[in-house]
Order: sequence, then structure tokens, then C-alpha cells
Amino acid sequence: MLDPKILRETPDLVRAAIAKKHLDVDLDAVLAVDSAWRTHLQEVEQLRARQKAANGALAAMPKGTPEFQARVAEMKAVSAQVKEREVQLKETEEKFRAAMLTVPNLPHASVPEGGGPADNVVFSTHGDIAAASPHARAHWEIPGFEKLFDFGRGAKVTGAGFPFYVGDASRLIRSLLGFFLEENAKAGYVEVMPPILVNAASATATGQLPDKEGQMYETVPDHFYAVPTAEVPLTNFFRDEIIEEAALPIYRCAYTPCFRREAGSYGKDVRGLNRLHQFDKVELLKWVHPSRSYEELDKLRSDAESLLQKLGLPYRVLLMCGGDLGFAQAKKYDLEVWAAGQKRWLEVSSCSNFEAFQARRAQIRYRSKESGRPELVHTINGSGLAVPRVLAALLENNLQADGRVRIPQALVGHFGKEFLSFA
RNA sequence: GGAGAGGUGGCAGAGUGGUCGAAUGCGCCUGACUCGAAAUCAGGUGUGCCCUUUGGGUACCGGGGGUUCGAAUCCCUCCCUCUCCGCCA
Repeated sequence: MLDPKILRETPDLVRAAIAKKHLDVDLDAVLAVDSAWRTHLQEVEQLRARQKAANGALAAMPKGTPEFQARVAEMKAVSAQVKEREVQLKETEEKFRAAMLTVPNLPHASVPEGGGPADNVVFSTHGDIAAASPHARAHWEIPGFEKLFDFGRGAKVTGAGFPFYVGDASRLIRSLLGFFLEENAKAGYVEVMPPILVNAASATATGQLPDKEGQMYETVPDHFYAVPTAEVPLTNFFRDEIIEEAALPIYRCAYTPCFRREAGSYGKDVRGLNRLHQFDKVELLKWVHPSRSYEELDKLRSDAESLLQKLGLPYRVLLMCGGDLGFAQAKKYDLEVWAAGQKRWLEVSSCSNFEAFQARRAQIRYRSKESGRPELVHTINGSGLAVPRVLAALLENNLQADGRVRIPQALVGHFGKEFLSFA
């Protein structure tokens, strides 16, 4: 959520931000609701002040006297009025809250202009995509693929998008996860294993609710949500807390399975491992001092990049333009790995600075040494990394003439063999 | 799952209808004393929101609702914690 004061004091700044993000928000309506809410609030608070003053007087008065009775009768009327106004206030407050949730975060000045994916800036490119395996093919076309990545049986047991990983496939995923977690630990991220079901309050704090309810799996009868990313439980770790400034920055990482209903997706994106309902991912998350959030974003991005580098996978970094930035992000980089068989880039990490937007909604603050008061932290997160697409690129790029897949040197220790075999 | 107890400020812990944002102790901050420290003494020390912002107002005693002129205190409901029993990886 954006700071309502920013909206009140500098609405033009917010208008410009909305334009840069190519969103359509009725700011005048939001401002009108804000104004109505504040009017109602003041009315109710004035009435309550009368009540409080009368309470003191009544407490000191001998009970049962005519004066006392008269005062009670008078305050009875005020009480009725308060109750009536409070109903109005609650209504407008709810409208105001809902209206504020339609206002996006402000994009950082360094975010390029643009309306959509075509306007994203290629920030950097690493590795030689032309040098990728001459034997590359789309991973789902590799002979024997279905034996190790059993989508058919997964569909029988659960549904489409819930594959079984058998033998070397399972082993390779486990190797990747171990590799990611250990490398991240070396970079200073403390490993956390969070709950993978969260309650509605947590899903609301990170913005999955109320709007994206249909994207999550919900349990019955407890109404918990299967996490779409470890970002949700991890960010909520410090929800409604005040952190000592000396403790910042806090680096954490977590592996979780991620569950996404992916309602409405279709086409080539959904082939093979490209898009699943359940997948494995290691998430990186930081809580940082506002003055350092952009250097921390760059650092997190390069931490994620180093994983791809160590795996020897060609990739590029996109700097997302205003129109492709997302509602809550102030700045975002996407890491895309090259899948030589599909001849396309696959997003494996999205590194974002939310500034105080997420922290305000989740009420995550630090006690400022300078002011002595609680201030909102900045939150930054990104994948480090999402497994299935890294796996897809690895299978495609490292495919040998004999149908085996060469395991990157960094992974051999975890995997235990030089090659994965589909035979 | 069953039975019981309980959730109050950073912590401990009073308060069971009225001037209570809340005693007291600890902790923390400032000052005095001291060469310095400890001890002692004095003062201060929660968070959110609103306004005509060196100030004023209002809300918050696990969450929500109710009774009442007035609720930390009474009632309903949900959540959580602890103890005992049962079940279980």
C-alpha cells in the first residue's frame, strides 16, 4: 500500500507513476473517498470526546440524583448518535482502504518508460547462446523424457501440471536445491524452512488477497492457502513487528514447493517443465534500511546471477519497463535463462525492490536510531532460483549426441555422477 | 479429539463497571553524585490514526461482536498458549 500522505500531498506524483506503469486508476475517486473518511472520522472523534468528558463528570457525581439522571439521559442521546456515525465511519473507512489498495507503488526514476514486454531493456547478457549444444532439443522431445518426468501418471494421481520426477530427475532436482541453498548461505542468506500453508492474514499482507485469490489453492475446512512462493511466509515472518535498526540488513532464503493454479495460461508456455502447478523454488529475501535498498537490490540480483554462472547456463538480465513492472514493485530485474532446444529465454528469477510498499501493508518496521521512531523497512526479493526452468535449460543445453545430459561441474558433487541418463 | 487453566505495555505482574493508556517492579534513556564505574537519587520511557501540528483530539489491555450514559473489567464468539488424557509421523 502506498502512503496515503503521499497521495494527499502530491497527487500529481502519483498520477505520473500510474501513467508510467500504464495503469488505469481513478485517483479522483480515491481522493474523494479519503476526504469523506477524514470528515467522518473527525465527527466521530468529536462525539467521543464529549462522551469522555461526561464520563469523568458522571463518575464524580452522586448516583441517582436528578442531576445524574438528567446527564445520563443526555449522554444516552449522544451514545446513540455515536453508534449511528460509527456505522458510517466504518463503511467509508472500508471504502478508503479498498481504494488505497488500487493505488500502485511509485516506480523508481531509473525504470525505463514503456508499455509492455517489448520495451524492457536488456540490461546484460552472459554466456554464448550460439555455442550451446548442437544436439539441443526441446526437453519434452528428448527420448525417454516421460520416464523420468512422468506427467502422465502425475495427471492420473493429481492433475495436469503435477509431474512425478523419477530416479535421476528427482536426484537432479534435489542436487539443484542443495546447490542453491548452499551457495546462498555462502552469500549470507540464512536458510529458513517456513510453513507452506498460510492463513488469510498472511496472504493479504503480501498482496495475494483479495485480488489474486483464484491463483492459489485453498484448503478446506481451515481455509489456509498453499503458498505460491516462499515470499509469502518469509515476508510475513516479521509482520507487525519492529526490528532493531542494528539488525538490518536481514538476509534470508527458503526452499519451498510452490503452488499456482495458473488460471488462464495456455500455449507454448505450458509445455513440459515451463509452467507447472507445483514446482520447487528457493527464494531470496531481504529486509533493509531504506537508504540502501537499491544497492541491496543490485547485490541480490548478482547473487542470483552467480548461480546461473556457476551452472554454466547462458542468461540475460532484463530491466523491466514501467508498463511491465507490476503493481507493487518500484524496480524489477528479470533473469532469463537460454533454453537452446526451445530457442527461447525462460524467466527463472524476478528480483524486485518493493521499497516500503509491502512493509506498509505488512507493518514491518525498524526503530530508527536517528528519529527514535519506528520507520518502515524496504523489502527486496527474488528467486535464487526456480528449479523447473533451470532444469529445462540444463537438459536442453547440455544434451549430448548419445542422449545423455552432462551435469555441470558445480553440481557433480551433489548429483554424484557426470551424466544424467534417460535410458 | 476430550477436560481444565490462561492471554494486560520491552519483560514480570496488579487491576473484575466510572477521572485506567492502565499501579508496582525490572529493563532502557537523560540528569545529579563520582577520577571513572557500581550503588543511590530525580525525571523520562508504547503504537496507530486525524486536525487549525513547539499543540490538540481519538483509538488500542489476543481478534470480532454485544450489554451500558460509561467496558481491561459483564455477555457471546473465534484464535492462540499452557497442563493432563487420547491418537499419531
